[in-house]
Amino acid sequence: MTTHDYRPQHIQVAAGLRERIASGDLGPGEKLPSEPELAAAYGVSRTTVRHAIDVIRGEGLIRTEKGRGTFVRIPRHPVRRDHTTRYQWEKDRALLTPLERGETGATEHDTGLEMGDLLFTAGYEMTAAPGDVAERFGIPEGTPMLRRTYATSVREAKDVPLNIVTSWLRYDLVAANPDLLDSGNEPWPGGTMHQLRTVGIEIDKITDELTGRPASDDEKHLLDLDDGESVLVLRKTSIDTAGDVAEYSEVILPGDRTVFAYTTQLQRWPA
Amino acid sequence: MTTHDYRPQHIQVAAGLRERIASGDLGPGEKLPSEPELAAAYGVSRTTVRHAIDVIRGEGLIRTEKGRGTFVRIPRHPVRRDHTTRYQWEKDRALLTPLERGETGATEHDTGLEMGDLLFTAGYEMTAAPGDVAERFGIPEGTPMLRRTYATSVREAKDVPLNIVTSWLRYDLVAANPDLLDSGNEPWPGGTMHQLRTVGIEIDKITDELTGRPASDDEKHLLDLDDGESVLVLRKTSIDTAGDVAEYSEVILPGDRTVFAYTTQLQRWPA
DNA sequence: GAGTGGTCTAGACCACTGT
DNA sequence: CAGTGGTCTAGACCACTCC
Repeated sequence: MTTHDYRPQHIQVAAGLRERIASGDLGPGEKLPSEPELAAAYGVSRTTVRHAIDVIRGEGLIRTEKGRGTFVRIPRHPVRRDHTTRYQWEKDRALLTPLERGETGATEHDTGLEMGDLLFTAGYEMTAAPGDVAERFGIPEGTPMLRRTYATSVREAKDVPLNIVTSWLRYDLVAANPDLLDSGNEPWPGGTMHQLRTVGIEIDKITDELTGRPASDDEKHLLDLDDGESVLVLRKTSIDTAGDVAEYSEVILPGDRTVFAYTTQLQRWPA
Repeated sequence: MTTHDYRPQHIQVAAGLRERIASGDLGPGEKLPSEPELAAAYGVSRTTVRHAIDVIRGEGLIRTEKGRGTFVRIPRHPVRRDHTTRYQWEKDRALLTPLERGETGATEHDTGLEMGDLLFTAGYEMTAAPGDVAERFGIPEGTPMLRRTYATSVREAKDVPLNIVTSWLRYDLVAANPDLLDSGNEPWPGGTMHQLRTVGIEIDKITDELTGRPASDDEKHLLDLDDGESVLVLRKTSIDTAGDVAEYSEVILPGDRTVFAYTTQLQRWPA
């Protein structure tokens, strides 16, 4: 006589499928049996099978494609962003001549991809600072700001860390250089630090704040995320040499394709 | 004549509910109409309403409680972990006498909570290094390791960042101090850096690697996460003054209650 | 055209919560 | 006890993919 399994049937089916995937019985990229087949095999209704599939899809183990089937997801190898060295690299680069900078951009610094593989979309806008942004800058709500939004997308190389960026700058600062308001100049050649230099601003330190949450519908679409994936949210605050906030930006990145790295150097104990 | 909405009905219902929440019509903590009521109101079946509810629960907007109802989720205010200063603080603390350290622990450093509010569970184990861990230490697979696992849990204060930690140390190093193998000593008083000091190890630098992914079933249970929430995964590698990896640990934290902060100090441009 | 996953219905029973 | 969300069924039609 067997002991009964009192868990709901769709949980049991999910556990069964999870086990088959973990054991390698169903390898990466492999197709699962169809829903009617699974229903027959487990002796449950198709609805129950679909609930089971919902569960393990929520864990990021499988991917469903309408009209084709359900497949074991192939893990994407994450791209490492070492921000301990990246920001200094960006700052050093801002001093070079356009010729010296050559074709090397920050995205290549992370990914090793060519500019041609990527598709940038960007937009400029003058708006009033909303509450949370104003708070970070330490300025009154409604202060005129330049808001830049840009996204990196690509349909081919699937391991690329697509991203969505919203960057805020004080309008009165950038207005000193008309070039910065020319939306024909996107993305800013030489990077933001280079462009800020043209209006006499030098970045002294940068604070990254990182958190995670489930992807919204829009983000799933833009970042090519499956159901039940997470995004990392990077809030980056750049402080200039006068101690003021020069730029604030929010970057949305796919959780499964991004690893942030930070190294902390500690002081030695006295001998 | 109205234009038709060709989206699936459960998506339309989800959009309707999302809008009511965003507009404040349904405020935080408030109870949604019951499923049969919603079905009647939108003119769809209860199944369709449940699919709609699944969608917005996956976005972290609502929470369902069996027998009670469906409620708008109250946002938890995240706890900030500033690792730029935290690690130096831990290292400085390792030099103090037990008296000087007093009752202040690292968790309080983050949360401001009393030790009494929290429940620690811990375990020691001697195991062989698996492949990925061996690689980080630069040692052969199968090398004897001390693996410590500990979890922080709490049922009351819901804003506490619960966590699950797996820490790896080379067995031959900690074996020099029998105290470190006494599982009665949990958690290690004075912190890991203090205990490593007793075997002559000083940490020189620490690298954090951060990524995000959806929570597994176990993690949902242990970290008190709702359906469709993400976790942050922190992989922390501590390098000693000889340049060797002294400790490697993996920390799982709830994405919605945790913000990591890192500040990068940049070098000044030449005048 | 056959097979797939996506959507949807109408109904049923259950365990849990509150009164 | 009545009301709630959780589970489950049997069946239907659809849009999509592939041959």
